[in-house]
Amino acid sequence: MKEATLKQIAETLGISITTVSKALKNYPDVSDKTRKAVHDLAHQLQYTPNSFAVNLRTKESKTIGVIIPELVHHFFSSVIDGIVAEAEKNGYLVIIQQSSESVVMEKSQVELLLNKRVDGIVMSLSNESNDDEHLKELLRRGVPFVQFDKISKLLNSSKVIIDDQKAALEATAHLISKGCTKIAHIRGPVNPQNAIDRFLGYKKGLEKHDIPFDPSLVYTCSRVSFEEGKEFAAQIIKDHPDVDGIFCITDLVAVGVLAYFNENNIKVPQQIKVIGFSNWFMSQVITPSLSTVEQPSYDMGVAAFNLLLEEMNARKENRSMEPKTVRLETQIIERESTRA
Amino acid sequence: MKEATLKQIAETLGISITTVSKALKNYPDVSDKTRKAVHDLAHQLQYTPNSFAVNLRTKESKTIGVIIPELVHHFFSSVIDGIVAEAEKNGYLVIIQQSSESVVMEKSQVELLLNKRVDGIVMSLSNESNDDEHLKELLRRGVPFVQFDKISKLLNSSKVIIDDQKAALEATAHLISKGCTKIAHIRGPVNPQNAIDRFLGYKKGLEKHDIPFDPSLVYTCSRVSFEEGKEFAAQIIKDHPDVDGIFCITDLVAVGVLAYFNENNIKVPQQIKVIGFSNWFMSQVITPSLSTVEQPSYDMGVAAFNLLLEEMNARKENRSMEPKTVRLETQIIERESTRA
DNA sequence: GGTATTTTCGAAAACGTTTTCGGTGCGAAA
DNA sequence: TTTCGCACCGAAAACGTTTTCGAAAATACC
Repeated sequence: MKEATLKQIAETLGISITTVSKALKNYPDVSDKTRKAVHDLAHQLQYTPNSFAVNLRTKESKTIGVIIPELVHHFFSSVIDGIVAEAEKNGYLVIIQQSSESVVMEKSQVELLLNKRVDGIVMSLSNESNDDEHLKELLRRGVPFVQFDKISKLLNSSKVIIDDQKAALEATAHLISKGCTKIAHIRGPVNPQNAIDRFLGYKKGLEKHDIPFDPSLVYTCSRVSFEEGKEFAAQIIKDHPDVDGIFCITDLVAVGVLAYFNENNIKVPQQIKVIGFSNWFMSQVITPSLSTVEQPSYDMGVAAFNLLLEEMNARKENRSMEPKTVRLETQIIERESTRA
Repeated sequence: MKEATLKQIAETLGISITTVSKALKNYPDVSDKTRKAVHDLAHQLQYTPNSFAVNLRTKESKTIGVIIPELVHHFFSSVIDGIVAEAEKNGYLVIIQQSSESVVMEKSQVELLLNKRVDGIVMSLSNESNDDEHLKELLRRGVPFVQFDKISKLLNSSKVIIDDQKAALEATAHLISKGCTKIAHIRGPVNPQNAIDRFLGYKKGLEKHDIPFDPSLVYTCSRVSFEEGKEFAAQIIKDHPDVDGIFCITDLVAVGVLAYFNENNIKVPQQIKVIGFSNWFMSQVITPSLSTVEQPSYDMGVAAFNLLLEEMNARKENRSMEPKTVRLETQIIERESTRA
């Protein structure tokens, strides 16, 4: 009871392998009669083409690779959700790899995927990434490649991103519109591009509404954790008791801030308003519920795959393609933590 | 600038393809001199075997498939984390598929993975699954296959599970040990095995401590959502104002319960204690923090892969293997919501 | 009936590897 | 000198498909 092959079908039907292959792919140069006979038998034998052979012959694997820092992260798992769904629609399979925020890993993953001859790669950089030799190598080899979220600006590849600066500006403006006049910012680590951009957006937001920028109101995360949120909340209250708004790099940190305020009986939003970033699920569930910036993670996955598909098609037809950048819209979500 | 092949190496070295292949795999019947020459040149040309050809020849893909109901779920993404990590150690790649809780999807995913000739499949059933024809087909074909979490008991495959009954019993006993005497249970849907088992554990827990079981204290979820938690919390207070403990099918529901109590000024844990299941991240972050049952999700992934590996090896050597069941330990995590 | 055209088919090469089996050449044993 | 064993190498088949190109058969046209 082995897998059916073209050869088997050909032999039992007394025709050549060539004809069977053509019949199955509905080539014009095969008569309706034989085409039907082949289809029927193939169906009966549950014939499915051996993908190894197809791959070897066509040099396509119909498989793409995805490398992300951490799978267990609402944002990333929902991006992958989008990628997998869109890939499936187009007959592609998705191989997942985790860099665990390490560049060394990242490199070996890329190697592995190339050995597997995936048709393309989509990837979000690890925090550690500064060396991008392995990525340049991808471009040099002409491997279809798109970056999303944590990207390297210098790399001339297709990208899917949000406008972090604009989103941060809007978040800051939102706090101001709710009456805040002294706003602190808990920012992300120094290296990643999106931490930088969100900080700049915060600064611009203040300036736009004629609030002077005060560097002492900016606190820098290293681990971007719940605990850091709590620590910085305490610090902020100690340093600047009159702060009435906080913009946090991400919801996780904001939730830490809220936890500290809850424990110390500081009223949110009455005394101080808080806004996060990314719209994690828990933000709508916590008390008070957390205002935040919605990042269209699923759509980012969809967009990333489609961009990759364009590149893969271009490569198949030996066209070169100018890398594109897709920038998706974000949206302020108002909840209790910033009610006026 | 194409990929290097055995043929190229053979030609530039003036030897046969066979010898090159053997040299690279360190066969004994090739002299040290040629072996070294081949290795050097291969390294220099960055030779990597074409996996399509290898697969075709060896009939192995060194790739496994994973089918889960939802990727965007802390439990599942961390199981996958475990699978991917363990697979990588053993040189396997992982293809992820989502059934989105639909049996039809589930079937087509299985098809797809079989067409791709994955070496094995690990899978958690969708809630909808009652028809397991497609799974039996897997066993019939001898495809290495392991189930985890939501399993079909009737199917004679390897499995990785927790002891839901025991865990639920312990959770109930925990509430009792904290002084609860009237304990409600918000249970999962009627079909899935783990919902049934947790309900039975709850019942046994009561009986063990001589608390009579009262069916009117059991509430049945359909969507297992945050909102349902809130609704049932209200209902419970209305039906039984003297309830002093609630055991919830999962943390998400428990968090809904806590939210309702927070909004209505019902003190947890003073007036009523709450325990969840699964130890989602948000449980430690919410106020009051939620006691729960830790499910070793990452380890389940590791165990699932290792079981699969055993089956794959058995198949390679044409041994048949008796399916095994791995049962992992759970652990009560005490937090504020059940403090005495 | 002969020629031109269309329809239908198949031989064969190619993709890159792995492995079996046999063949050299050479030194040692008889 | 012959024979045997050993170390080293290579020819060739096989995995299952796709596609090119030419051939044969059937049909059309004059």
